[in-house]
Amino acid sequence: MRVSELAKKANVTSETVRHYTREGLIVAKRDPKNGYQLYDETALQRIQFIQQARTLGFSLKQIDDIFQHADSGDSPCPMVRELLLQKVPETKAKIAELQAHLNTMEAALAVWDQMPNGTPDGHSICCLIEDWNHEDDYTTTDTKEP
Amino acid sequence: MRVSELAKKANVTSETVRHYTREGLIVAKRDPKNGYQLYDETALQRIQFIQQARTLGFSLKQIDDIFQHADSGDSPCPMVRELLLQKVPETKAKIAELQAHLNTMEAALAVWDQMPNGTPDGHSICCLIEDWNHEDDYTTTDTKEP
DNA sequence: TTTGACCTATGTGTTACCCATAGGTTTTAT
DNA sequence: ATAAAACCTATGGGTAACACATAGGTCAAA
Repeated sequence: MRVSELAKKANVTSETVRHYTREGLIVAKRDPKNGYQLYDETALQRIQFIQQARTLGFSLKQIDDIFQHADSGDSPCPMVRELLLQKVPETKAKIAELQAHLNTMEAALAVWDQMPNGTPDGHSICCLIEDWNHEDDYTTTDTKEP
Repeated sequence: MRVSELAKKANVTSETVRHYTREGLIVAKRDPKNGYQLYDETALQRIQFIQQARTLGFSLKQIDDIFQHADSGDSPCPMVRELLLQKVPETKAKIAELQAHLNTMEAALAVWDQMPNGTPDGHSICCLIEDWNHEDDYTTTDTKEP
């Protein structure tokens, strides 16, 4: 099949298919008549794999490494396992971070609703952010020199 | 103060300070003697604001917009409020997505541990990913033509 | 005075694509 | 049969938020 057919089947854009091809993540034969790229089912499977791995947070580079292993006959499983073991705490950390930000934002919006009138008095930058700065938990202890 | 002093106080790299300066997010005077960039406390406050806003998921462009509002005397608060109202559902969606991936990964690792011997038999690409493909919840309904 | 630490501007690399251009090909409609 | 629509090619540039390298000017201390 050609680019756009593969793209449709894999639910990605043709440009993405070409990108993966350029990067060597999928391979194509050439139609000798016109030079068009020709893909088989393997390419489709690989793209689906890539999409799965991408949503799990793997980079194209890492995915390529996995393919290299697989193509050279090694089982990529131990490698994927290691990558997953890395990724799990990273993901947990990201979730915690996002959740914290979400809390902050919702708190900010709540505070806003409680304000006497919609617009607070003239702050230098912005009321909310200034408040956030007060609950500053960064390592700014070395901020002032004696 | 100069670049590196500001960077240290704001807990960012000098390169980041220069980047923000180039982008106009913070302003600097020039030391007429040597052309060095000279910053004041406002720049520090702005960088701290930027860091806060960045962790909340705002882009530099949006942050710049906020500054533009503030600098032109308008209260940026209503704007920030709108941005927050946008950002909250986005953040929730991201959290849900990450959580789903986390579940998948942990499930995969659990399955792995239960496997008879560490290395599964020769799959075409990878045992785990193949399993994930089975529980395929993507819109691949149009994948096969009749 | 020379080393080391700092500063400058400019340009390139990163990630995973998207978009534009210019031009060849294939399919479809008239 | 032919022309228009739809598809393909390669190339090059753009995105976000910096990091890093280069080449060279400046300044503090030894």
